Amino acid sequence: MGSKSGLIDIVFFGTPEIAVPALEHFQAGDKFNVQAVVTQPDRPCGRGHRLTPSPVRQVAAAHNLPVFTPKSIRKEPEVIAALRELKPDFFVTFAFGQILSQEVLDIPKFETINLHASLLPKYRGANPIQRAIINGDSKTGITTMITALGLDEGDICLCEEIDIPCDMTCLDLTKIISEKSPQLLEKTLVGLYDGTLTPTPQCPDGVCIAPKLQKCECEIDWDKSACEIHNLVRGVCPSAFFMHGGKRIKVTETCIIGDELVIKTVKPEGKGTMSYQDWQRGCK
RNA sequence: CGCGGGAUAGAGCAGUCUGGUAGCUCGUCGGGCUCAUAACCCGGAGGUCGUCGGUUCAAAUCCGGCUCCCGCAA
Repeated sequence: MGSKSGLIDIVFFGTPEIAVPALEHFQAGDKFNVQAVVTQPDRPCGRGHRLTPSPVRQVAAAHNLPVFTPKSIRKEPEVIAALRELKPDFFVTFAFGQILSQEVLDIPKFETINLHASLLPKYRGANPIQRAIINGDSKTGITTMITALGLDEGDICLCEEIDIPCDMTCLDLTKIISEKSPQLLEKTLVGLYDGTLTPTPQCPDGVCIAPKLQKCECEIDWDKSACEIHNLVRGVCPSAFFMHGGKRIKVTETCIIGDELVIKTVKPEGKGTMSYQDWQRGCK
């Protein structure tokens, strides 16, 4: 049982912006007690390489939550011991960015739960959101699972479908997933806690991997179809691009009119976003 | 002090190296042509050249300080 009357004790593992609403939800509600937060160490970041705490760490700090920032959680016995000492009910991981060891997975009284941004077993791996859009899918979703050692292979708890309109960008989709994640996580934890939810193994059919996006994949191949290019432009974060005069020109917005690809806005290296017509005007 | 690009009319740019009348493509306004037009022709308005200082007879241009915007990388 939780240390405070009836609360579910959790430790939250997460790093980027997408995980922030989930942490804030757990922190703000009256069902959970966030005992600690585990996130990636501060990194040199942005122009000037200032050492910057992760978004999750900033939120944790704002709420005065205990924070651990192991370089590699598997290799830091002190952190593992400290987490064990908390006697948590659950670990919750969402875009943490490190692989946990079995030793860590076994710490909570109940389970270690992970939220993955796809409908598993589709798009296991690093970039499920972007892959779904790049591939032109009209539907994706989020899935909670029992975290296992294999890459996103754990038993499924709950999932929720999300439609992808043909003009949705990966930023839009990321935001939606970010906003939907707290509820699904809460339902999952409460269900497991009550014993009303039974995880089911993933169906071996339909497994596919969403590998990390390589830089070269973000360069636009004009030989591809209008649709493929449009999907790339909206699916890649930060941006698909092409080279022109030795400079990188990001394509920030396109649409499809008829069968034609229409480039609406671009962002040349060193400049701000501008309409495609404006860019061409300055090019001549 | 991680590397780099940029600031000139409402927009996008050239001009800066080599100091000497503020230029281009658009937009806008007026006029013309046309059945008509986002097309074409003529004309107009709109700039303290990011900011502060220095050099000079003379600075968008050369030198120095500052502010703001952005790309890479992580």
